[in-house]
Amino acid sequence: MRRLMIKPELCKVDTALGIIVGKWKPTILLHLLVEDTLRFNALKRKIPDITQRMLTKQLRELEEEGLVSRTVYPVVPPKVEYTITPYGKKLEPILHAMHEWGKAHIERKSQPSTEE
Amino acid sequence: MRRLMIKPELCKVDTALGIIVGKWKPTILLHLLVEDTLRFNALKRKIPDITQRMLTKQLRELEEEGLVSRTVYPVVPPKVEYTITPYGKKLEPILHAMHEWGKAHIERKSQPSTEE
DNA sequence: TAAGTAAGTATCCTAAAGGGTACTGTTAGA
DNA sequence: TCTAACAGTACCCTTTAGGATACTTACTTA
Repeated sequence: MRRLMIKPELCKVDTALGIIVGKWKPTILLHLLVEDTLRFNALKRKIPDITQRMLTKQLRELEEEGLVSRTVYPVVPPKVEYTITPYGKKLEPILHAMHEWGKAHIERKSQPSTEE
Repeated sequence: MRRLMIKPELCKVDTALGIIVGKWKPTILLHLLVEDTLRFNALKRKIPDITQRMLTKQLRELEEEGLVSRTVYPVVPPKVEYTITPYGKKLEPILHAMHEWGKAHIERKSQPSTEE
């Protein structure tokens, strides 16, 4: 039974998940955590399988929630930079913990003998 | 730029998300983290909006991943108990961190003056 | 003159997740 | 004799997320 938990009915895990879930959102955030600022096409090159449409959509949603900021330079051809906000950086420990858990999960599945 | 991160292309965040995402999975896990063991209908009563079909589905998926174990007692009417596994309990810190982040996110949205 | 670049939109389509409702079998209790 | 309890399944339908492809604009370089 252990250490007391949050009341499930008041829990905001779903709120957090609603914001970081999206086929490409964690990937985008991780790239921006590494590089801090990236242009649209630079991101696209780093995530080869994403389409332009999807990259735009996911970035717009991340911007909407304040995790990423978008700066347009009125030049031609266009220049648009995406930067992770200080607020977005607060997700880093969570992403890191999920990565570790996911890695352990994969290892566990590959050696089904593990009991625990 | 800060403290070095996981290489985005090797990151297992998506693996972890694939397992905890599901409309009712966090809620179910939280209830089981509080109570440790619950019968099917007890869970259903705790989550009034879920349908039987959905509860069954989500539980089966959690069982599949080893987060929850299912014990059937061959009595009538049926008795089936769902228990969180030690492995499932390892998600607690992550769920807790997401809850805290989600709560902060809601507060932040309600006071749009906050700059940071 | 033609092609390339950057950062997108517009349109249409598919797949996956989620949900409603009705049904099952066996027993205890009213 | 009828109803309720428990733990589901079967069947079908709607919503949402994700994706393929083509198009746009304005400028530069070959």
